[in-house]
Amino acid sequence: MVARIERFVEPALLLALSEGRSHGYDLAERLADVIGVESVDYGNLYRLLRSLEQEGIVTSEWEEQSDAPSKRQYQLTESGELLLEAWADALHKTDQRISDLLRRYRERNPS
Amino acid sequence: MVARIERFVEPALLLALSEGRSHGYDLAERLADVIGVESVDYGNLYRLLRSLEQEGIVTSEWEEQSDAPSKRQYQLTESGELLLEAWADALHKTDQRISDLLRRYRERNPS
DNA sequence: TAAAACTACATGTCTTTGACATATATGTAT
DNA sequence: ATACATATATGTCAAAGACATGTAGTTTTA
Repeated sequence: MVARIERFVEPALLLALSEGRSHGYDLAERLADVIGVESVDYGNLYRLLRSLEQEGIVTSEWEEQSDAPSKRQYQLTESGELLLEAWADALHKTDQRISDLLRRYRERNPS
Repeated sequence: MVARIERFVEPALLLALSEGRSHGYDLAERLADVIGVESVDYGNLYRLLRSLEQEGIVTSEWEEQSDAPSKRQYQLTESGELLLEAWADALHKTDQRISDLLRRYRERNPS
């Protein structure tokens, strides 16, 4: 059994980043909060950040720490802000489609 | 650019089937209507139906036509009805998460 | 009547997404 | 010494979907 819908990670990450630049390990927490889950997969998160960077959605720069591992700070670009807007539209439509589907489910006459 | 959320096909197909037994080619239309798209991919639909059958979610039987290609009629099982219920719960939660995310998006203070 | 379109089912292949495991390095707590 | 926390990263696998193609019969149309 599955019954889950994913593909929230990208828009949720963009939203998390739009609330302020940050690094991967910290973003994982914000992201989990935005999505409403306990935790997210670090491996996939870092890979997503790299691919977003290749597409110009985010930029990054290393920040040396004197007493801790270096952090790679990510920043949403202008293009990333636009993508987030596009995602908001898409999510709004998705929201309506899910509502429609659920309405149809409740009102159906099971055979 | 992408900005889309998928993974609706399975619950939508279960819903379409719960409205009455049917065959693949016809289900494609109902499905498109449920999801709110123009059309769905037949290849993936038939594959999904076969895998659902292997899991006991649907059953099928061939129906000979005298004047047309044979149709394979699919029928939701009891187990399929339960899965659809589980999907409805999951979709309801997803719906709320999307609403929460969109609210957070609108209320955010972009950096 | 030949070509095109429709009905109906199906496979092949590729990319993306996510799940899960593992690696590396530093610092702190027990 | 061991475990835990911070921080970034790669490897591998399965599932979902996009797109192309194949087969076969029926109906429409130019």
